[in-house]
Amino acid sequence: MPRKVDHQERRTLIADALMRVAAEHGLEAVSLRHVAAEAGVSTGMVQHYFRTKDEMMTFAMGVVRDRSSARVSQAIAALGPDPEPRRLLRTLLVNLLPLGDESRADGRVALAFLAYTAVRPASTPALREDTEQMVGFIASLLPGGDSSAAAGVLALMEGLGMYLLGGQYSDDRALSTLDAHLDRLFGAAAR
Amino acid sequence: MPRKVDHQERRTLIADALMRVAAEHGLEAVSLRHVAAEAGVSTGMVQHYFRTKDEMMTFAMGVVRDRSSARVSQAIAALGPDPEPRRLLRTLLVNLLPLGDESRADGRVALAFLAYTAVRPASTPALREDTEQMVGFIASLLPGGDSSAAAGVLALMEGLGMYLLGGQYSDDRALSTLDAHLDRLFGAAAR
DNA sequence: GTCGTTACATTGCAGGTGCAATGCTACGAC
DNA sequence: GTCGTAGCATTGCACCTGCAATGTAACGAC
Repeated sequence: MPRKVDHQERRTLIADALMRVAAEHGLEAVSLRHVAAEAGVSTGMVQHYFRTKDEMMTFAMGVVRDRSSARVSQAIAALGPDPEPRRLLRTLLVNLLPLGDESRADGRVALAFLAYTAVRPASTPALREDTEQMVGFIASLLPGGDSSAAAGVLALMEGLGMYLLGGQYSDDRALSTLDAHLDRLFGAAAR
Repeated sequence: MPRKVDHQERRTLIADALMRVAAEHGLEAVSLRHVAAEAGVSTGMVQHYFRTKDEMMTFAMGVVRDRSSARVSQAIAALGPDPEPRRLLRTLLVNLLPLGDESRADGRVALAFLAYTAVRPASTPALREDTEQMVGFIASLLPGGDSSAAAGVLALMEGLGMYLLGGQYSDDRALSTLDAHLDRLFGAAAR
């Protein structure tokens, strides 16, 4: 077996370039050549690691998803053992929101992918499952395990994300809106 | 003055074709030729009514926006004079949600446009103003005029819309989630 | 009538696209 | 050593893109 390189590493390197292009110029600017140029490699190399453009896109989507979930679980782990439910939930949500410039860029990419896959419903089942799991987990944190309320928090968070990306809400406003909602769910007592 | 045709009508005819293409194959499939073919006209005609592709896109976005706001005000007008605040608010929100197949197609287009403009922040101020006005109006309907709660309802609705488009929430679930939230805001008493 | 303007249709072009094909090079098994 | 294969680079191609240019036909003012 000749010349060995880390496949996964190369692929994520390319995916990173893709995300940079998408964040700056939108998904429609993502082409083999653009991505290759952004990554500082030849188009041939990109083709070597992804036989088709769609394969590249799919992989990049996976990277976005993994990064986000990694950020969340790291932030949650930092809370230490047995955190209060409200604190845990808030940490979860805050880390899913596109707050700050870097995170906002990620969010833009995610949004672009969402619009992209809205037409190609291939990945819908996976999305559905993810969401369902989320709802279940959130419900377990809420007083009474109210799963309808859980679906609400999640949707609220998603909407706040949209408005953050669209520039309609500021970071502060999104956070205070979120906290007001948590007050309502947990009873305004502890804040 | 020679040959008279209704400019606005032709333009919306083309915009409709564009929306059909976008709803089915995504925004990146929108090209002069595709739209022209979908509309059953020549590309020359499309060019006649829109000097540039971007002009066409912008116009189509306006159509989407106008349609949606027209649907809402019509539904509200149908409530008759002096409706109760909660009923009014619910009508407003429900008509903004992509419920049902037709409305969902519109929603997909709107989402695509959102991702499209997320990179070209030209139209951000208009969006901002729209949202702000909405928040103000909703706050005026809520007990206590709570504008933080108003921002929450709006974001919740947006998030529900996203999950409807993504296929994560069913129509029923979105509606019951919305109602549960309204219960919380108005006090669970009247439903 | 004629004439100017509008409403289109057709054609052409420079540039970009995904992708296949081919070629070269460096490494590792044997 | 040599040979096969992985890792890349280059090139070429058919297709599509937005857009400009040019043509033609219909209609109204005069």
